[in-house]
Amino acid sequence: MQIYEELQARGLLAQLTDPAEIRDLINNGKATFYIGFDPTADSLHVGHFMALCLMKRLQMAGNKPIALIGGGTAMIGDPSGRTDMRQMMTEEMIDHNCECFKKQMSRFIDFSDGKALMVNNADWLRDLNYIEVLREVGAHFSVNRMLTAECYKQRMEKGLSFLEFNYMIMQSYDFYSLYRKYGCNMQFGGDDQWSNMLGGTELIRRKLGKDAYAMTITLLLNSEGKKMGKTQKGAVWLDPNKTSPFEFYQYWRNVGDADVLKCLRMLTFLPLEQIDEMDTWEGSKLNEAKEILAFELTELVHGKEEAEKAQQAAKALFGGGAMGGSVPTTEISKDEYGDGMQIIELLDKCGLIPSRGEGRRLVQQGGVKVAGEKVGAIDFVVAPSLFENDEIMIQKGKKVHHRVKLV
RNA sequence: GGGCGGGUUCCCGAGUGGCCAAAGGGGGCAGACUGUAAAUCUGUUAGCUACGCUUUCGAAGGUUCGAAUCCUUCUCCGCCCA
Repeated sequence: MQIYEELQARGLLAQLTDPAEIRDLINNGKATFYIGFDPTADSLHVGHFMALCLMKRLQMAGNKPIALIGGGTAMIGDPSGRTDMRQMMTEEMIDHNCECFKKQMSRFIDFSDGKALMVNNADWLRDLNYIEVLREVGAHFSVNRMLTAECYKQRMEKGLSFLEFNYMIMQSYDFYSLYRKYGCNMQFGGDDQWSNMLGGTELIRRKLGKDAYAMTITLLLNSEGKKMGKTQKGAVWLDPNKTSPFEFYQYWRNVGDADVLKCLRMLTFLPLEQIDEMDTWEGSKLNEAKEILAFELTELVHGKEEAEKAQQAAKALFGGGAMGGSVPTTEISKDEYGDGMQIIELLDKCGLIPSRGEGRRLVQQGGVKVAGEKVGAIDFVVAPSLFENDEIMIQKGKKVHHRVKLV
């Protein structure tokens, strides 16, 4: 099975400008393609991960990827898929984020010997001359047409600033620049990027009379139509300091039944035959598929060792309540701990509750366990004698486990 | 620049002088049920040193015994006109 067919079978392909031509290019390793990443945070998240996987897949098939970091476009802010304006970011923040992105990406994609490129569009966008851009680029865009683009339509009700309106033009200019500099003939991106990407292919056609192609990847949505990789706390990050391997593992271990197979197909590198086999599993057997999913992804992102630790920890905690390996841990000095600590105080120290009121409620509703025992009263004191080898497990609700260690 | 409408808690959205820490819905959290799933039901959802206290209805002033509610100025957003 060739790469195009595989991508199709995995359900990754959404929209393509010219399916036959794209198929020919990527199956024969003739594509030089780029994917853009806007540095809106200091770590990549699951959404980016999909794009990185796609890059890797295509790279393995002999195509040349260009990872474009949007240090320039981030100054504008992409209005696609948003109903409100993004917060403006300072140049310093953006530059910092670019650095973080670079580091993380290098772990996934092989940039050695020119097998892949990493570029930052700040290098050509930030110094653009306004009049020049208007004449050279702006002249090729029809405002009437732009306004009919889906990403702007949504914003016509809530309001769209001129700043954001220009995002499409900047992204188009990126494609055009990369085409000229590196012969980049294809752009990939999330499905919400479709109109921005078309802008680029058109600009290339108008200015150079050449063909370039665009292809979008299906957005990873759960069965409720929401973007996956988001939790209440925010995104699921790839940076282990922002989302620990254990939490990362748990996120995937907990996906809904309806989403497991989709995730396996779209995110993992497991052979399709194996995934098809899992597709026949039903009921509680699906739990095994979730375990596989969680392990595979944790391994891809954090390495085998971390994945194993996370899996062990999960099995121990949910299996019998024994101590796990990589469970989030808070260390407290023995001096500070003294003769014991009130449960609320302890929950607070571990960062398990946003406020003490919340902690009270939690205890009152029976949602807190210490060393496997339900805490019945809010003035419960966790005495040092309850610790085993200076460690104790706290459980908040059914799924949040936390270890306290006396040092 | 002119006219009109608007900014309420995590989000949407009620509330037009005291009965308001503010209806209702969504979301979140917890409990029951389960398979670490979904659905359903229940409780809960500003903070605190907690039968009380403090902060909150775009911002700052003012009127009043008392303001999310009234007045003034400012600010931001939408619509219409230019």
